[in-house]
Amino acid sequence: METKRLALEIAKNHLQLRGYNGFSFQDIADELGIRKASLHYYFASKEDLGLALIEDYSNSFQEWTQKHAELDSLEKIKKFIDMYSTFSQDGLKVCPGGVFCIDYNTLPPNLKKTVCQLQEQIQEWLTKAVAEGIKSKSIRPTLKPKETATLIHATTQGALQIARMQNNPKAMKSTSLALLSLLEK
Amino acid sequence: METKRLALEIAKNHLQLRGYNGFSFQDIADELGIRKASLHYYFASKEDLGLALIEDYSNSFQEWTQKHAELDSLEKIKKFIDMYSTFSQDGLKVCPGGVFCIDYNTLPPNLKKTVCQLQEQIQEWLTKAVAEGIKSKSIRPTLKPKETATLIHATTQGALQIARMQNNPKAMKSTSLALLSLLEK
DNA sequence: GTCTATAGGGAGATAGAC
DNA sequence: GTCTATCTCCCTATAGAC
Repeated sequence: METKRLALEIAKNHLQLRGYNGFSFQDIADELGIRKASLHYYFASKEDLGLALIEDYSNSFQEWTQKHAELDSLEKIKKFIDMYSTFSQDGLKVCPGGVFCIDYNTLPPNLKKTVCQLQEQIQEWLTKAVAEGIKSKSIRPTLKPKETATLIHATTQGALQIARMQNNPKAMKSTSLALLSLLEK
Repeated sequence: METKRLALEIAKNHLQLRGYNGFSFQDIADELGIRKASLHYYFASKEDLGLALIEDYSNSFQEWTQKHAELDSLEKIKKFIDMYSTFSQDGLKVCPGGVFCIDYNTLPPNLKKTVCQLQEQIQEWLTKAVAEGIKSKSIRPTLKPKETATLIHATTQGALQIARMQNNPKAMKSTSLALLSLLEK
């Protein structure tokens, strides 16, 4: 099972660096030092690998939210930005949501559905955090919680991508914090 | 030359719907009703096609800016959002910048460079528009022009992508206008 | 300009040996 | 679990006829 974990980690790197249609079983096998046919022992198809990737991201995010459950709402959002920012700092990666979105129309139906669920999971967490923030008067009530959550989500996702093109790993964080400064009360 | 134009239009659609690594010469040829080999008469390689695409986007944007040069700065930015919003309304397309960003690390060097130039072109136009807006006191001076431009750019790009996953062509515009409401004085 | 034919490579995937 | 061998399909790209 160790090999499966390693393969998933390698696949995550490739995904966030080159897109879903930008890497192959061969790439993973090479890095892992095994033959690509052997990978089919763990993942019957590339769709299966994709599903496993999403599940992994989803579980990581779930764990992450539990770890930060006790924080003040504004701090939660700052930590969220931090998490995304680590992608950028790790070789100018982008977030999985952005990747799967671009390749979305090339994905098999099951994968599409799962990708959407991951986006919703993040969206819902952000919405709750924002609603808390409005309640505790740390976030302006100008926009509705859901609207603000979408705005944060869109900005962080876009900022990761812009940062890559600008070859500037630090840009993502400052762009996102700029938005936050406008949202803070 | 008419065939070349048609091929470019078809390629643009595929690019914004399926990503750079998500379509092939075959796809364009099928839609055009010719053989894929014939496409190489117009575009020697896929890289060449990519370069032609970027050039086309860049020229279109250049024309677009000239058409809107006389507008008030805030109106300019609203029109910019409108333009991006038409992508979303046209089959949940995303912007070329977002597409090329995800596939960025799989691109040949020349294409990479050209993609970056397109991003800079947009960025510079936005920065000027924001600077004007701050001068004429229609935009808050809280953030620097360049910072605000990047924020708008990241948000509009991300909002297009989120809108696709939410299967909601109208979401892009409302998310972007939400940001604008925070920036307005 | 567009065609047929084809080269050459890489993709995902499977069968069966070890 | 991992291997070799192989299948099928699709990709970009080229040569040369029409």
